[in-house]
Amino acid sequence: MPASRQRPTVRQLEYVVAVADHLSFSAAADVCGVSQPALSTQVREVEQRLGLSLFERGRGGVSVPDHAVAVIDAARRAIRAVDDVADAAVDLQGELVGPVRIGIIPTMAPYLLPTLVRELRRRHPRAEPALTEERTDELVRRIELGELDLGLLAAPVPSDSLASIPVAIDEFHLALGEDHPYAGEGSLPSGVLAGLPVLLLEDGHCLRDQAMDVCATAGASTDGAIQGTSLTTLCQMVSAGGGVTLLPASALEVEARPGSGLVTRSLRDPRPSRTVVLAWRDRSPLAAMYAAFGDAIAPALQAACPTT
Amino acid sequence: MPASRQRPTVRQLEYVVAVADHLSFSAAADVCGVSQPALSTQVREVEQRLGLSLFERGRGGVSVPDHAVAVIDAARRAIRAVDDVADAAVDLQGELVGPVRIGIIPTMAPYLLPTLVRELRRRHPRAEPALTEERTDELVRRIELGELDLGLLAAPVPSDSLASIPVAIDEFHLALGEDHPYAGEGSLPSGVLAGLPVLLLEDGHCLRDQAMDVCATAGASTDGAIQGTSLTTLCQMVSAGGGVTLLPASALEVEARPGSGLVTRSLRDPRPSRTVVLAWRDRSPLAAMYAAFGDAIAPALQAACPTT
DNA sequence: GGCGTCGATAGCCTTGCCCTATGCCCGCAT
DNA sequence: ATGCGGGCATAGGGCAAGGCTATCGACGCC
Repeated sequence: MPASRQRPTVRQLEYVVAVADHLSFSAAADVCGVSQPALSTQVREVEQRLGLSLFERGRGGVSVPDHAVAVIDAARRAIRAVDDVADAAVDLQGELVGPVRIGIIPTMAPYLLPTLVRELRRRHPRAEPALTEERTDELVRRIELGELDLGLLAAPVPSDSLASIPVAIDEFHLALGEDHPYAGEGSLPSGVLAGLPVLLLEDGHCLRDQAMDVCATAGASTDGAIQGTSLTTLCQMVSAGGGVTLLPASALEVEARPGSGLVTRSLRDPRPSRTVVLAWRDRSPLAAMYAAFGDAIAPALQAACPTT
Repeated sequence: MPASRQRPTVRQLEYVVAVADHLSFSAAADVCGVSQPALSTQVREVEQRLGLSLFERGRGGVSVPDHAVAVIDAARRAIRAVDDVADAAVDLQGELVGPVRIGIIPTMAPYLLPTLVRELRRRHPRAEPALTEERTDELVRRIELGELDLGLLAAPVPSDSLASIPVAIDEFHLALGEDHPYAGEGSLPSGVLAGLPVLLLEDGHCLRDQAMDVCATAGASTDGAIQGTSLTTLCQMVSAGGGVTLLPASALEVEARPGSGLVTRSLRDPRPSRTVVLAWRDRSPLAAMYAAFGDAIAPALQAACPTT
C-alpha cells in the first residue's frame, strides 16, 4: 500500500502555523475560530500526511522540534502564496477591494489614522480597512509575514523585504506646561533642550529613540528621564509640571489644543522631525497599487502635520 | 454586506490552471479527474470569490483575457508553494518518500532508466517513481513548473532556475551496418564522418543537435540528412544499409547487440560525447537531497555508459 | 489530594464537493 | 433551413470531510 503523498489543505496549514505561533492548541483554535478538537484533529491529519510529527506535546506545553521549523516556514510561505492569488486579482480591479489590513505605530495612530482612513474610503470605497496598532518591530514583522498589508510608521523601515515611500515630514515641537518659563510664542533653538527634563516614552517606541537622538544632538542628557506609555500620558505629565517633552506636529491639534494646559513651541537649529512613511511587502502583487496610494495620500497626510 | 475576501482552495486553483493550460473545461476536468460540471462549478466559484472573470467562454472555445494571466501565474506559484510544504517534510525524513516524478529524454530513457530506477529503489525504498519521457525543452519547462521533480538529460540545461550535476559521460560511437566498409575493430578518427551519410533524429531531440555538432567539427555536412524518430529506428535503418549514425555508448548494449546487424566503432580525435546530468528545480526544498542522490548514482550511471 | 488546564477521543451533524442528468447555445452539415 | 453534435451551465441528490459538544486522561498546582 503505497503512501501516495497528499496535499495539505490551506486551512490545515493555517492551523499548524497558529499552533507554532502560540505554542498552544487551545489558543490556536481560538485564533482560528474553531474548536480545539477540530484543530487538534486537523493538525494530527497534517502530521500523518506529511509523515512526521510537527509538535512535541508534553510537559510544559507544546514545543516545536528543530526539524519542524523548515516545514512550518514552508507552510507560512504557502499561505502567503495563496493569498497572493487574491491580491493579484484585486490588483487588476484598479482599486483596492476587500479587507485592507493596516498597522500604525502608536505615536501616529490617534493623529494620522483619521486622515488615512478618510483617504482610503475616498479613493477605494470598496476597501474594508482593518486597523491595528503595533510598534515598529512587530508591525514590520507582521507585514513581512503577510498578516498586514500596509503600515504607517516612521523612517527608516528596519527591513529589506519591505518597500516604502515617504508621505509626510512630521516636525517635533517642544511641549511645555503653560506656566513654564519658556512658554511663549515663536521658535526656540534646539539647544534649550540641554537644560530641560525631557519626558520620554517607554522603551520600544521609535519616537523615544528619535527624541533621544534629538536630545543628543542638542547636547541634552536623557539619563534617568521619566518615561510614559503614550503621548497623551506624557502630555498630561507635562501639563502637570513634570517636565517637557517632544511632540510631533501631527499630535499638536489633539494633545496641545487650547485648554489642555500645554504650550508648544517650534524648534530650530536644527529643526527636528520624523519622516512618516507608508510601507508594504515589496513582493506583494499589490505593491504598485500601494505605492500609488501612498503617493496620492501624501498631501493629505502632510496637511495633518502642520509645518511652521 | 461587505464582500469579505475568501481564500480559494488549492484544488480550485488547480482547476483554474488546468483550464488555462487546456483552454477547455472538459479537457481540464478530464485531466483533474473530475466531471466537467464539478470543475465548472468550482471555477465559477473562484471567479466569484476573486470578483473577476478568469476566462472568456464563447465562440471558438475558451480564452484567457490578458488581465487574468497574472492571477493564473499567481495560482501556479501558490500550488507549488503548497507542494513545497510536503517536500520540506520529506526532506527531513533523510530519504525520498512518496511520489518522485522523473522525466527522461527519449534518447536516454530506454538505456539509462533501468539503472536510474534500480538505484532509486535501492537508496530510497519508500519512494514511488513516476516516469515520463519528454524532450529537453518540455522536460525543463515541467520541472520549472513543479510538475516534475527530477530530470535526466544532456548538458547543458537550458534554464537558470534549474540546478544540475553531471552523472556520466556518454561517448558517441559510430554505428555501421555489419557489411559496411568501415565495419571492423578498434577506433576510427572522427574525420571519417565527413564522407558518410549520417542519419539523424528528427528535429527537437537534443541528441540531433549534438550529433550535428560532432559532424560539423569533423567537417561533415548534414544537409539533407535522413531523419528518424527514435534511436531504435535509426539503428534499423543503419542495419538495413541506409547509412551510418552516431550512437551513445549507453545505447550500445541494447541497440548494437550481436545479431542486430549493427557494428559500432569508437571515435577519436576528438572523442565525441554528451554529458548526462540530473536536474531539479533549484528552489526545491529537496534540492540538497536530489544533489546527494545524483552524486550517489553517478558511478552506476557511468557504468551504464561503457567507455573504451 | 482535589482541582484546573490542556490535549486527545467519541459521536453526531452540517456542509462543501462531486456525480448524473439535463438544458442551452453554438457551429456545422445534410 | 433544420437537425446534429460539441461544449459549458444548471439542477438535484448523495457522500464524506470537517466541525461541534461532551467527555476522558495526564499533568501541574494549590
